[in-house]
Amino acid sequence: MEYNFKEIEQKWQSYWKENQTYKVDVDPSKPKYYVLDMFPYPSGAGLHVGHPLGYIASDIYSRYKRLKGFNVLHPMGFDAYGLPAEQYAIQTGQHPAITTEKNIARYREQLDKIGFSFDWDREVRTCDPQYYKWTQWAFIQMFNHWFNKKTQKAEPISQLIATFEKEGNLQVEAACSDTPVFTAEEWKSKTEKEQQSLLLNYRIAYLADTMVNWCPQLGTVLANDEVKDGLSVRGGFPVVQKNMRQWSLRVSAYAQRLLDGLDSLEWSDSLKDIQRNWIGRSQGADVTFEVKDSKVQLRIFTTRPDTIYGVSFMVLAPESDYVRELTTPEQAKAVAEYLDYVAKRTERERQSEVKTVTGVFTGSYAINPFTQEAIPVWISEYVLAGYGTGAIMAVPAHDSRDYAFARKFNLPIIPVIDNGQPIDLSESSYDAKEGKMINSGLINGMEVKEAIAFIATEVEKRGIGKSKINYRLRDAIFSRQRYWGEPFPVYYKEEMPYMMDESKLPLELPEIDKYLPTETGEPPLGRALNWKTEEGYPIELNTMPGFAGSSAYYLRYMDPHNDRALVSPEADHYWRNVDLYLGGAEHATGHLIYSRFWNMFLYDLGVVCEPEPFKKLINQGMIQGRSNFVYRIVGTNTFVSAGLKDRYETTEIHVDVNIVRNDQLDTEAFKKWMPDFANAEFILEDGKYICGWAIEKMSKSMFNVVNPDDIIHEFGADTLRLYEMFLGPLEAHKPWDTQGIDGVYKFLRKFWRLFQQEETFSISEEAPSREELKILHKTLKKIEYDIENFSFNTSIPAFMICTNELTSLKCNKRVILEPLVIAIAPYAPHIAEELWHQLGHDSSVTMANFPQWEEKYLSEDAFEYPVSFNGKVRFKLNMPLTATSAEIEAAVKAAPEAAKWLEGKEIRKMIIVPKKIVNVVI
RNA sequence: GCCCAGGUGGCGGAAUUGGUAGACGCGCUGGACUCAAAAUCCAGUGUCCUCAACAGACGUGCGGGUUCGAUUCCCGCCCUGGGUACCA
Repeated sequence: MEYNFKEIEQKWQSYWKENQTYKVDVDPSKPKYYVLDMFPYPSGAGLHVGHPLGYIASDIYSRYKRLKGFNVLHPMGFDAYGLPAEQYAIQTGQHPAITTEKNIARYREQLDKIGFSFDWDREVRTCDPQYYKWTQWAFIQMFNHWFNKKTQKAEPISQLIATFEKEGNLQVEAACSDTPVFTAEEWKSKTEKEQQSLLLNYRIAYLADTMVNWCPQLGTVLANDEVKDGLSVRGGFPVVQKNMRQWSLRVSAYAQRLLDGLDSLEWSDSLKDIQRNWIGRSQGADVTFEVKDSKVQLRIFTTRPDTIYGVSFMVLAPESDYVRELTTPEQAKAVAEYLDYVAKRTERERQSEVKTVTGVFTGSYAINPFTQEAIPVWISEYVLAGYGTGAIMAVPAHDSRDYAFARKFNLPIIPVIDNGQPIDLSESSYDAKEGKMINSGLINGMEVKEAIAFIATEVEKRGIGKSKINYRLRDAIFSRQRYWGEPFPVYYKEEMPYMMDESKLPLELPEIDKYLPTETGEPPLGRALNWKTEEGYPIELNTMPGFAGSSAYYLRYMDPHNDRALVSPEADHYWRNVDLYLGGAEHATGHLIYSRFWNMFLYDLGVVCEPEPFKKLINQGMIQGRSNFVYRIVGTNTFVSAGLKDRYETTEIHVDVNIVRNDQLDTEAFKKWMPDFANAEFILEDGKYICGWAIEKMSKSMFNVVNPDDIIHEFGADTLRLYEMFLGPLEAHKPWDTQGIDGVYKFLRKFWRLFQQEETFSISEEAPSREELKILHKTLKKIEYDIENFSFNTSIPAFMICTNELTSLKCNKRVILEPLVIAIAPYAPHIAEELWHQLGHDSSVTMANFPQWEEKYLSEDAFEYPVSFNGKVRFKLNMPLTATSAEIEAAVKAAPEAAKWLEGKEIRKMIIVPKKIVNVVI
């Protein structure tokens, strides 16, 4: 019987479905293991061959863990809210829910064909009201909590109010927006509206006027991670800064915990680094400068207090409040002109023209607290309003940006560090934190590091500043002016936001007639009829961003049908957190930060029992496309083969990779491919048309998309699974090239044939030979090692070698083959299931135990093992590694076992390799 | 600029972490089977020494170093990919 993958795969996929083979439940008798894939956004294009790479790897690991006796949670769902469905709705009027539903069905169909062991009973969809109920619920909790810096955790806002009523806010150390100090009496005398307004400064989910990334083309604001190089990540539209009243999440409060938590995680170093940089902790000091002839105190942040004697000017961010306070009447006009210039520049221009130095003098002078010198205060866009205090002390000798500014505006450059030889400041500043202080009064002669510490304490002693840690991480802007997202469970009374009662959740997304903003510029929800509470209060018109629904989905999988809690304590305490998480590295500064934040918040509330959501994380690489090209001679419909193209003037044209095989074009198929090419002519080489090729992103426009359905149709799902793993290391980016798939397919047929004799299934009950046992155990050891280390790519050669060796031994013994069927089951579950049943088992191979390899079958006795290979003979010999060749030669010759191998032969060369093995070339 | 990862045959990639570099697969060449093709099987395939065998030399981006021994460790460069970017 030939290996009929179609029949086998269909048969077992429906068997698994009918028997609910992969359904899991809490089972305290077994250890748990939670394997999670980043759930996909179901796009209209369907899956290409690159998408399932991570799913296949996680499926292999899940199946392996199951065979090792773990109770494995391996769920899948859909990140269903997103812009493409909404854009499509705007164009066609079709409700995004319909598009989304259709795309999910298509994804599901494609996924099912690959034979994954997902427990689909636990599927979640972020747009399902029963799911987003808990997204809204979490938001309400964030609104009702504040972050206490003393305890470093979230605490109920009701306790904060009690404190305000008792003693005001002087003693409160909160992660909060700028808030004036007030007493208990002052608090009590405030109106409800005033109190609510103040509380917003403390809440973890808060409404505030903030500078946001506004994307006019998308008609919405975006979070920092959704903007790259001044353009929106989705769509690539320009983004401008705009002050708007928006919801934000106080992610920055958790900056230190997000940073510290990384140490406990098994993530790649590069991913941890990305997060560390994004959080951007920097230790320094706030220092206050008096201003000459003014009551204003200019507070700045610096990480280099040691250079305070080198300050020759101060710089304010254009958006800083100090600008208004410090601009003198004489300079008012110049400053106004400059602010106008800055306002007109887009974020992109500001970023791309970093080298252009601009600025204006305010007219004011600050007093250096250490030298009492008056130093001019300038304004420049190189200082950012959102970081530190929005103002800096400039030390041009030791900061390259200050240096450029000083050069441009002819400001003094005072060196205060000497690194042994005189430093050269004619071309650039000296930024290194190394050397001895000079020109620096109190700290002359100190090492830089000493000086930093000294000035920091000195500043505190004098009461003009204090040590401070700044983080680059900003709060996450949480409003989107969009329709297709979770509605906020928020209504407004006297312009102040209030949360809906939890019993009213979910607040379902209303129907609207058009998916565009209203005529008055309100978000699409402004079109919803009766969008108000029973009492008649208006409901929030913004919706939540994409990361809202993906922040806690891993928790929902633990207990997906619970309508009383996000996750029950029982389910949470059993499944705890994700043991292995697989997904792309592009989520490093988005989802993976938000999710950790969200989880930490719920941890503070006692809702979840683990502070970190994802213990181990692997970033699978991207599968790139391999594009093919044809070369059209300019002005003709004649195409010249790649090898001859240099003789003509040609245009390179992408050609569909599906009509090219081994870079050879199917010219007939090409003529049919597009009407333009119907009467194409070809200049061939050696009778063939050879295409050019390049590695590019897999995309429709480059005609290099390979669909997994086509591969499965031709070779089967098991071959696809094996080949995707065989392609290269999981974490590497690698091009897809269908050419090589034959080798893997051949292997599966060979493996199948081990169980076949004269066209029928045939297995022998004979006892195995030592050699066969060795082949088996060698393979098992390798497979186990590979899976544990996620090097699935090297397992496949091990299976191939094993199969070849057993084939040449004509081995069809049960004791050898049965363990191999189990070992291959994680990789190729369909063929394994079929063979497992043919071997006489009634239950699924999933229920089997992974066979344990044993060292005793692998050991080689000394001298039992002269195997000849590549003209060499290998001996095992007790010799120190440092032995000379003469000593080894003598030892080899002296050993009686060696005699029969060396008889009459001359020893040409000997190489000692480890494990006391000597290679002898004869 | 700064941080991280990587550079191995015609191609994808191995090398169990300092021990026979190039496993395995693709491609290519030759052969067997076949009327033929497909499929299958066998052999060869890093480079150079004008062909082959024997032998040899050179070979893991480049230049040094440590070591009996380096793709692996150290120092200095070059290139590719990713992250980040006036973050004071």
